Amino acid sequence: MRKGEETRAKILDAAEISVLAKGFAATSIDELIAETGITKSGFFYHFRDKNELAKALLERYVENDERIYDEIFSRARELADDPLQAFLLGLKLLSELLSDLPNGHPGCLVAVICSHERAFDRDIQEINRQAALMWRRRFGAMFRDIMQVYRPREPLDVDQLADMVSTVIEGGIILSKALKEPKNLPAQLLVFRTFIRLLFQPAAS
Amino acid sequence: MRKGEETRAKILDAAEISVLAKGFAATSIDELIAETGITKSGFFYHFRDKNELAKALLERYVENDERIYDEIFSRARELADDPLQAFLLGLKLLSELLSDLPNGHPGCLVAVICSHERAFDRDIQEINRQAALMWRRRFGAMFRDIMQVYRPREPLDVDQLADMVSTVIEGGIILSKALKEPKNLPAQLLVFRTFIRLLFQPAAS
DNA sequence: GCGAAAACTGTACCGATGGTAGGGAAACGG
DNA sequence: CCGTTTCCCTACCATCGGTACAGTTTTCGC
Repeated sequence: MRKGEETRAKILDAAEISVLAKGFAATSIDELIAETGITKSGFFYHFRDKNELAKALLERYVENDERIYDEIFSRARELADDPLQAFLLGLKLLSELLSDLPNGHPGCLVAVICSHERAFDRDIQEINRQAALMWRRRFGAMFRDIMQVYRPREPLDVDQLADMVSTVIEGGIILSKALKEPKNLPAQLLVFRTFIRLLFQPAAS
Repeated sequence: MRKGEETRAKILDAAEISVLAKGFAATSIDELIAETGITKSGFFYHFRDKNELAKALLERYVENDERIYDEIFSRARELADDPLQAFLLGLKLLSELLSDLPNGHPGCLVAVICSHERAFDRDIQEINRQAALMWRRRFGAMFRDIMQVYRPREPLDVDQLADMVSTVIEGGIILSKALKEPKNLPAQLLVFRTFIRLLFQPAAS
């Protein structure tokens, strides 16, 4: 019903913040129920165990992630006719969005799960894998569109190029955190943007 | 003395494997002492608490990491006179090294710490930050050498370019794990290598 | 407004885990 | 052979994930 989903969402909200800050294992159920204002029984009414919490958390995170990418790149597609220009614009919009986060990117749940790998069951690892594959498909489609118009100066595998987008984002998040320089992630995205521009730049005449 | 360091190293060995596989919190002291063949008291003789284990673990990891980079890129420097060719060769050697790991890269401790951020004290976060800064200095110096000989086709900040190496490696590790495609990381490194080659390619005449 | 289902609360308990305390005992080094 | 290092043993504590289950309040459809 309505109320139940609301409580569930509040638990997930609290969990997401804590998990991204401290990791999954360090996020205690006691802490979550204190934050949400329910009891332990209430928690276990919504989630059979912590693993199910992780699953719900990851599913919600991935969906939200996809929504953000949808918005940004469809907006970019509206503003630019050319597929290359649209992609470059999308990267810039994404970079600006990340730059506007006051404390930097809070962290990616997919990466957190990867760092915990063997602590989670197959279900969760499969969700993670599917998320990465969706990114590959999304950006792969964009690069294919681009390649219908532009010839890359160097032959590159489309999937690997698509994966590079995720690689830069995930790596950028980590480096930003390690360095405590929130602007690092948006900056890295713009460096990558330059690479893409270079790759599809028509050979100087 | 000798014996003590040996035991300490055995603990760290077991801890590193487990932490990279399951995360830090999921790595129990009981498990480590079982693996090492000592008792709980023995463990706490070597490490005051788990946080000190993490610190020692990270310090050792970072040192080892630096050693590997030293070896690879000094070898590359021996084989190629030109700084750009040396760097490109180094990336290739690194890619091959990573490709030869049967189960893929086991994971980067720096990234694990980042995913656990607030669970660790300032000391550890500072070691992490210094590690990332050392990478920046290392690769930054290489790019500076390159730029004494080659002009980049696009103006790029040297530090950001240097950070991109770490970004691709860290991001590649995560993506490889998420996708369960160990070859992804070496492949991403080679894509990055192509970008660098493009960046410093003399303009077509 | 009523009944049933949904959404909780309360209490009591269990095993594993991180950590503490302190009294030893081998092993090793000088 | 003496002292330091390097451990072992026992006992104990708080926290945490999780179970069990009975009871209570809220909410919703009708």
